[in-house]
Amino acid sequence: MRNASPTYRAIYRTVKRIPKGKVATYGQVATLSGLPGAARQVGYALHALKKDNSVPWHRVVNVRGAISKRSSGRSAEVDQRLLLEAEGVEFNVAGRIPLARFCWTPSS
DNA sequence: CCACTGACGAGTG
DNA sequence: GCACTCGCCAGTG
Repeated sequence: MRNASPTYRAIYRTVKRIPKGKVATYGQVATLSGLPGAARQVGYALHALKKDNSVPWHRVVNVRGAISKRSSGRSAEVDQRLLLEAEGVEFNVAGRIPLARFCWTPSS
């Protein structure tokens, strides 16, 4: 972030609000950031973070509850899963997260 | 300015 | 469940 456009900063703010032990989908983050339908930009924004630790990017998964594959480096995918499991998020046999239980639902 | 790309989602068949 | 299409919009050449 740092010098990112307002759109990106809005996305990062939303991601930072995701509580530990929960996950949110790209579409959710987009909507909560005031960008309904711009789920793709969320993914692109997170990709731009690269190795930024100030944002819990690992709590963002796609609507299927699975970890999206990136273009560069497969290690990030493994990292994400380990980080989530360390927070108490479970993965089923299909390697996906039961969103019914772990999807973050903003109370506000 | 134009074309293409990309951690995606929802709708349709 | 799978394949396809369209919408989103910042970044790059």
